[in-house]
Amino acid sequence: LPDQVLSAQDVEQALLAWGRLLRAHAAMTRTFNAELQAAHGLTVSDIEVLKVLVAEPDGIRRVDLAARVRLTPSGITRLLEGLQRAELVCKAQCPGDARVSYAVITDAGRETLREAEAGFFAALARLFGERYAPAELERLVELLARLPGGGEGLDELCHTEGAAGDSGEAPSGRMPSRITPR
Amino acid sequence: LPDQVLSAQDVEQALLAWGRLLRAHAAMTRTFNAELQAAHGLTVSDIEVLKVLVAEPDGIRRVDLAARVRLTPSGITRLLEGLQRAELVCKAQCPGDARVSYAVITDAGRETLREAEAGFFAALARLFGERYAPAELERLVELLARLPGGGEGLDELCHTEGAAGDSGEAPSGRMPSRITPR
DNA sequence: TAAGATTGACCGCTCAATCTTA
DNA sequence: TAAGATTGAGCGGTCAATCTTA
Repeated sequence: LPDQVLSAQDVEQALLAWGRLLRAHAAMTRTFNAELQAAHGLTVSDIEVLKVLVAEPDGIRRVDLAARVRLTPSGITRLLEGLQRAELVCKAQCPGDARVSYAVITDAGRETLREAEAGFFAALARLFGERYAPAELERLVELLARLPGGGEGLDELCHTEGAAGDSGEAPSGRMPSRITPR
Repeated sequence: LPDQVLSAQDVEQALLAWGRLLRAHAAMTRTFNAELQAAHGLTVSDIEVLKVLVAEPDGIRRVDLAARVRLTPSGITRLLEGLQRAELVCKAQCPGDARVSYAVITDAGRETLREAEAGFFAALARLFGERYAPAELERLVELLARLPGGGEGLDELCHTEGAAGDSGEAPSGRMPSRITPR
């Protein structure tokens, strides 16, 4: 019994959850990015990265950092470019392996993060606090943790076309009908 | 609920929820975008837009469409450019007001959406179905609905500058002007 | 004056290709 | 060969400015 039957209600609920996740993310990231940018010249992703870096005082390999915040290696390079230009982060080499380089937060980075966190974390706590009782928030955290992206690595990103009987896709030979070069 | 004192635990839990939301969004959109792009030349946002358009057979004002999917007006223009080039969507003018133009899904758009939905919705239902019992999923939907982005308009996006921003939304019953306001 | 739509400049991020070192 | 990091090209999206019409 490889695949299960998907009832219309299953699809309906999944679709609802997905839509709400998308819209919540869009609304919240836009708001917070605007606030953070205006107040400290940072983005939401910058904060996420700096948060990882303060917890790793000896630095962290860029590829591992990428996995933690769900960016690609090139995405991390680009993001760190900005933080390095702002002197919030610096590079360090690995003595034993010249291929790897570490990202290390600077004192200025720690200070800037501390300042930015004050307002940002308060806004976040207020936003959630206004909407959820403590037990509800705990429940939300637990439920969200089951979604992809919850682990440490990014293995789960490599997602194979699973279940048999997947409609819309002939298994052999059929080239994906690419609609337009966008 | 006026303002309350923010305990360290409040902040902690809010931060956890925020982080999980960010990572779940990053992981899932990347996966689904890759699948949709390969199979049908579409993106997650394209699907969201087409879904709105099939439910509005007479078309919808671009500004209202933007609010629905949480994009800015220019974002909608850009996204529709692609869909129009692929002939999945076409433009229509409002007879009573030459400023507004409507986005209308084409037959090809309906067909492509139908094809793409088959696999995409199944993948979505499978993803959620593997992780949640029906009651849990229902709970997740309800909890997510309380976050910003849950309403119909984008009033909550317009966010005034200043330290203590009010993130309270007023979903309110502002009727989106349907066709021919006259 | 204001509302709707678009454009130009730019940012964040991805993929594919490349370079370097193991 | 493979792993880590970067680069070039390009997409998806934002903001600010502009154009047109009410």
